[in-house]
Amino acid sequence: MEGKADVAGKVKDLNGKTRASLLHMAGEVFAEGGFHAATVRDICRRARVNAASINYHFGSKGELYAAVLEYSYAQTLPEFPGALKDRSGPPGERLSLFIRGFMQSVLDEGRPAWYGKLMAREMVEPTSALDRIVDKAIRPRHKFLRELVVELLGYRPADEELSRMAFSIIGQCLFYYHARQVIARLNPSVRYDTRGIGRAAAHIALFSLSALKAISRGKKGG
Amino acid sequence: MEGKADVAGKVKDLNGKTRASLLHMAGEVFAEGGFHAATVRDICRRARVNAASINYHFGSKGELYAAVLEYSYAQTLPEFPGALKDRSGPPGERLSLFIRGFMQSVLDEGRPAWYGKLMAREMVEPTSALDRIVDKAIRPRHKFLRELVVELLGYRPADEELSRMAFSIIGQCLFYYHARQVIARLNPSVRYDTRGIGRAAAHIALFSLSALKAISRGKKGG
Amino acid sequence: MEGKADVAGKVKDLNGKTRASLLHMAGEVFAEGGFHAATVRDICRRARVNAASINYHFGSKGELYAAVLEYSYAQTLPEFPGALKDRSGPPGERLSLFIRGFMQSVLDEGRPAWYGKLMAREMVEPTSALDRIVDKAIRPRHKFLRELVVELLGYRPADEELSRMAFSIIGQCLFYYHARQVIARLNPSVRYDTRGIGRAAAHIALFSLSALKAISRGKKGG
Amino acid sequence: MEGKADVAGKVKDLNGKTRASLLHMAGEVFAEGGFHAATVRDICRRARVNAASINYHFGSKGELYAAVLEYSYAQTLPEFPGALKDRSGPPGERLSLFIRGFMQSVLDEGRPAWYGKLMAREMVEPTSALDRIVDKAIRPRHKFLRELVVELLGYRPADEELSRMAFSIIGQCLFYYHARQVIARLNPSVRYDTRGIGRAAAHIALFSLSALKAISRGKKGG
DNA sequence: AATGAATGAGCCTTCATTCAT
DNA sequence: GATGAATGAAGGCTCATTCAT
Repeated sequence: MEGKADVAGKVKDLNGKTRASLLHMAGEVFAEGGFHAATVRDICRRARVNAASINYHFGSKGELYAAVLEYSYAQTLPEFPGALKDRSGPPGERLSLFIRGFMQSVLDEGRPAWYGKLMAREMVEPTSALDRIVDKAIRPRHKFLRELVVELLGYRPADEELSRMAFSIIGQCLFYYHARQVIARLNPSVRYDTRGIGRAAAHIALFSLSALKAISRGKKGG
Repeated sequence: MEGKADVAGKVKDLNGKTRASLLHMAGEVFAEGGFHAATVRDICRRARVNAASINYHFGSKGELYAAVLEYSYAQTLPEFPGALKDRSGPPGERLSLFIRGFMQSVLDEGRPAWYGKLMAREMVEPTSALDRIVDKAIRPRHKFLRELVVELLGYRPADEELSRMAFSIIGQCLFYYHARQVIARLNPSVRYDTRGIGRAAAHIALFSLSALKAISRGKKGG
Repeated sequence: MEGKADVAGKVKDLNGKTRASLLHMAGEVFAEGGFHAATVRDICRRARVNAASINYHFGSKGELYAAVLEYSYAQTLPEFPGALKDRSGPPGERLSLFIRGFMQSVLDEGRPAWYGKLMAREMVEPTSALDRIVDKAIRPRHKFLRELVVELLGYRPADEELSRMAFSIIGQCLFYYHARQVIARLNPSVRYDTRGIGRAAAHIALFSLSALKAISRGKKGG
Repeated sequence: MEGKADVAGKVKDLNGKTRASLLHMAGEVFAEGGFHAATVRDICRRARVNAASINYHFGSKGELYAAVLEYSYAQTLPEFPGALKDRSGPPGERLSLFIRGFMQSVLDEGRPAWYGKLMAREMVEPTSALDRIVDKAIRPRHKFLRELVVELLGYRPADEELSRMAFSIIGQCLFYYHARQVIARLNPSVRYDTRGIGRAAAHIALFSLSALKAISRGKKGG
């Protein structure tokens, strides 16, 4: 019985091995250098499968990329709103949590660390998948940030101004990812381990909350 | 001897329509799609010269890219510190001016508008030219921003914290360049003409100055 | 023994929806675009079976093709000489009937209409199956035509000349199949429905009978 | 002087060598197996040039094919109407000449023997170049044949019937090309050397002229 | 100083086939 | 009896570079 179950399990693993391996390796490679710089040969070599496997399992390089992104949503979306919908804490703390979580998803060098990186890459070097990424991953976060900003300001600014607030916050975060090579040269003391990410997130939270507070005060006072 | 070398240098730099034309077209093409997406054939076609010209004049695609960057420094560096070294105005105004100037150099769609774009691109998609770019173009601006921040805070924070202040400001600016496709989808009302750039720069200046003022007050008050 | 073999043969031929479905779909696909343009994946997809089925049931794409042809002979041969051996009618009418029948088998767009098309295709784009096709399908028709020509002429010309007479008749017929795309451009009024086929066949019959009659008269008169 | 001229000539030859060699080899290969069966690698190997040459000189396999066809028109068109416009001889003789010329251009195994074969192939296995082929090469010949038929009949039949007369003649000719493998099996005594072509052409001329004469007589007599 | 011609490496994809179950 | 998974060979094409003049 157990033996049979094992065999069945193995079968399923073995059958799905190529596809899964491909999916993960592709995620890594795409996250490293973007869609265009990645080559199917490299992905297949690293996954130790035949170069034609991508075509068999996904149809084309582009569809593999789409599959990687879909997989990425499936991994991150369920957790995202759950942790953040909670409106129990004070809004400042929730913003800090969001910033920290976002930076970790983008910067964490852990193993399957490409969930956030793909999104960040797609911003800078968009492919035909951008529309879907915006709808599935970016817009929800943007909306979330906007609502938080309204709470923090104590009033709702004009639509465009409100968006710009969110851009200011997210722009600070992404800079640590996009410009990491430059940062390493400008200030080598900046680290990207968990503690380093924490310190960067703390700074951005402080900077942004200070700005929002001051703007709110100025608006109300003025 | 020295004179001759100078002459030769000048000759090499200025003479030869082919070389100059190549340099400008390459700048445009590199700024449009980055180093990897650019093809020597496309550059040569647009410059109306033979496809072998790049290798003849510059040795390789990579060396052409380096030459484009060097040319860009030669054009922008002389003006940059001159306009900004001026300490006559109040620091807040000087920060606004810097932000506006920086965003214009990165976002302006005018014809020879690739000086800033190349720098912005290199941050995200670094090539072997990055070290030189950092030294010649980025570090000066970074230092300039740091000093401005010190002035605005009224005290000098720890080195790393000070750098992060500069990162927060520049990160907001670059977001409008790097994420322009995403911004266009999230909020189509955001424009990239001169007025639109001005409004974005104004927001970033307000956001940043508010943050610095509030932090300064908190520090002093705490 | 013999009975068993028969049963096995029957089983192999008739049983197994997969095998039969494959055979018919392959016939259609091969008739549409020829052997090389056909892909096993397409055939299997249309037959709604696994892509490996062809190799499982037939060994290879080439053997499938051979099987399709064999099946085609088995369908057409029994009827062919039966209907035409009948020497009751006048030879001119029998030629008209042959031409019409031949053109219908080649041109009719009805569903299982690939019996004649495969033969016509194989003439132009021969595969290794050609020898067998010639022996099983083409030579009998060629012989039939030759005998009819002898009857019509009233004498038996030299072997080569007799063959050429048959070639002249069959060449007119095949032109409507092979050059159908060109015909559509040269004279769009030419149709390929049943009536159109009938008119083409009538013309070919008239043209050929006129030729044979005139030649016969010339020969006898000279 | 002479030496210089020689050098210049050589230069031009050498420069154009790859392109010309490619053009001729491609013509041969395309004529042998058609557009799809031909591979750029094979063409380049036979022309002893690099596999990328086709792309450099012609852009793509398809454009190479188009260039081969254009070259073929340039070779055959000038001679075609010249020899046949001559209305001095009796129409029967002119038809014999046309048939013989057409068959030679299609069947001759001489060196650059693919001019007519490409046209014949395109009829059976059309590509996107068919429209151009029809306009440039086929329609002129079709018209020529129609006019000759009118002369031979002594009256002008209905448009469609007239076209069918031309089809009957040209169909007999093409059969010797398209079905040559089958002919070789049915009647190995049929040869494809100059004499053999002459005998085939003579038979087709006799067959067709006999038919036209008989039809004309029937029409007038009826 | 400059160029047209040619090249080799590498890209993504398609295909008939084989493997393991 | 049948199939999903996987493979190796080959296809057309693009690219930066080099050669010969």
